[in-house]
Amino acid sequence: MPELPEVETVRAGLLPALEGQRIARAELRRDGLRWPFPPDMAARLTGARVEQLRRRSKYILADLDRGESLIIHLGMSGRMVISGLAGPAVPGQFHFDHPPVEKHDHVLLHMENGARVTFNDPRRFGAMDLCATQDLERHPLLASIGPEPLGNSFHATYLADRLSGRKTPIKAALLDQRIVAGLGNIYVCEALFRAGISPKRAAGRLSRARIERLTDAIRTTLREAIEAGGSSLRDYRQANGELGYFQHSFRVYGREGAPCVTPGCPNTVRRIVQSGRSSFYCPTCQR
DNA sequence: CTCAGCTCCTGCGGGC
DNA sequence: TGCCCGCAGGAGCTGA
Repeated sequence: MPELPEVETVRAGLLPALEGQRIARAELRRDGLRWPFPPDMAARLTGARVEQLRRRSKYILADLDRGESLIIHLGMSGRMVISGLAGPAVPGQFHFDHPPVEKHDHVLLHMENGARVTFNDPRRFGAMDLCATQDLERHPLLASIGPEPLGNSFHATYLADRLSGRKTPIKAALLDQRIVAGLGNIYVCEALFRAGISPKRAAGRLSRARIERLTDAIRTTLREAIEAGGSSLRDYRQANGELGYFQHSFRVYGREGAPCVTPGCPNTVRRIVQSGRSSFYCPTCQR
């Protein structure tokens, strides 16, 4: 569920609680998530100051003042909940007491500023690891990830080169994090609709013009979703400090059987299964 | 190298 | 009302 825009929104929401702040105590309530936590993770976090919070693909990276970075992945069901932060950082927000610890609260960061950041992940597909900051780009989880879709190195020429000769459906190619970072099932469906490209189309059989349309569609789709997340952070009085979940309106995702949103299009949104996942598309608008 | 299928995990919703 | 089943999906892994 959390794809690049949601992770970016979570990162932005965590800034007032974490950036520039020191971790008074890290509390691990189990030994790991998808993988075991690294040795002595609690001790390596305790007392560290978060210098910078960054995002790479769907990962949040917290650079610590000890030369290490905390790598966070939300997986499918991971959530961050902020509590206890009173102060001027975000007026009107995050003024609440610490709620009781809940089931699936796996990691708690007790900050010196009084904030508590709780990582909750029922399905435990999420991950946390520690890595020397200078070695991050060689970390196994990050080493083979493709370019950021909103960055300068993601463009039609690059994408055409990576798709060339590939017979796999464009849907599967865009989900491949080695080709482009940060896309998941939802935004791939949305970007393909916006580009007018069928999810079944062979990746290597897209014209240059359509690849250009696709890169534009990917960027626009992500930018709009990030903007929607940002305004949800600004406007919504968060009752419980939970970050990253906000109302989205999707054009095709989850709309099986509903009318296509294209003005004048008589068709309805279809759902097919590709490599075990649902693809939503309009057979008239996407070819 | 490419690609399809399997797997981890829990909560939720549909069907009976 | 309660139970069972299937589904959701990020991404590493395996095997063809």
